[in-house]
Amino acid sequence: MTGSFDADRPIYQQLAHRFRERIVTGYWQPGERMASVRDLALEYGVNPNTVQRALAELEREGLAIPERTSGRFITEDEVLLRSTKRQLAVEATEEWAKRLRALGLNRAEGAQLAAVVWTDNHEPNGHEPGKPDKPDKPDKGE
Amino acid sequence: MTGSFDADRPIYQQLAHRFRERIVTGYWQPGERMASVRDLALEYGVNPNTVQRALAELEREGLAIPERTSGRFITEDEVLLRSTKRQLAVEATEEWAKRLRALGLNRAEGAQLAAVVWTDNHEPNGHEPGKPDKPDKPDKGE
DNA sequence: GTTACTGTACTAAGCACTTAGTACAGCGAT
DNA sequence: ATCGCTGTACTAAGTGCTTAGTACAGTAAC
Repeated sequence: MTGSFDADRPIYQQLAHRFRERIVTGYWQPGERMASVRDLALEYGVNPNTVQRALAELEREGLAIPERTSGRFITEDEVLLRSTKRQLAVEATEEWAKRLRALGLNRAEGAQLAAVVWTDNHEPNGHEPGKPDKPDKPDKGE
Repeated sequence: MTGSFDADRPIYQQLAHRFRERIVTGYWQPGERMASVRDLALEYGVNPNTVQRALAELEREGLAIPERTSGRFITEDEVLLRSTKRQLAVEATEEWAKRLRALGLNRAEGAQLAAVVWTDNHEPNGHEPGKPDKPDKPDKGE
């Protein structure tokens, strides 16, 4: 079981989000073959149906390509990978700004909070005890 | 109907979040009487039961105080109001930082994104056409 | 061919969220 | 007392998410 899930949102959406992160960060390399639906279900402690539902989203986005009988593969479209990564970062930042504006905070106050949070919680990496280190490829973010 | 809701998360939680924002920003003033469960349900286009479930959360947090037969009132505990507001802002920022770190971005890249988002989407206020302007009281955020 | 894997597609059950509807007790104004 | 409001508490139905279980077609290794 890799991590756990919020009870608030559908698991298949949280799964899709984690898969997206693994793909755009290069944790799963372009062209690489993904683990099977059944193996991923075991790894994450959920039902294979739930994994399949999550993967259906990634296929609609073109990040994963199903091969019907031989497995599922990560896209090699580097442009798509970069733009998806950028979009995820922008969305996260827009939501954050929206929430802070709803609280009546301005840009300067947001920046100050960001500085505090980014220095305090500094857990450099969240490695699973039993999992080997993957290439990761820093990618120098945009 | 004031705004709409994500299909992803329970409505009662989204409602509770909006109510919290209205309280800590002073849009609903301390000591003020809230609209009734039935009126809020009409205003937001949901079932009274859903509103009550949202309000139950605010009561557990001490932000709203039910008076059994005469209505529900906003707390006058200014310390609680300020600490709640601070906490909401910190939580939003921590989630944002967590998502960006998962994408492999560092603090500087996050700050750059923040600057972009905060200058582009500048919709100063989201007023409802039929609703009057409320005091709002800038509050100078912490 | 046989075996073992792959993606894909169903069913039935359990659970949480939402809704409509109903009901009761207490307060205030008439 | 009566009327109209308040918070509160329940039921029953519908819907969506999750799960276990089963099944089928295609590929690869043997």
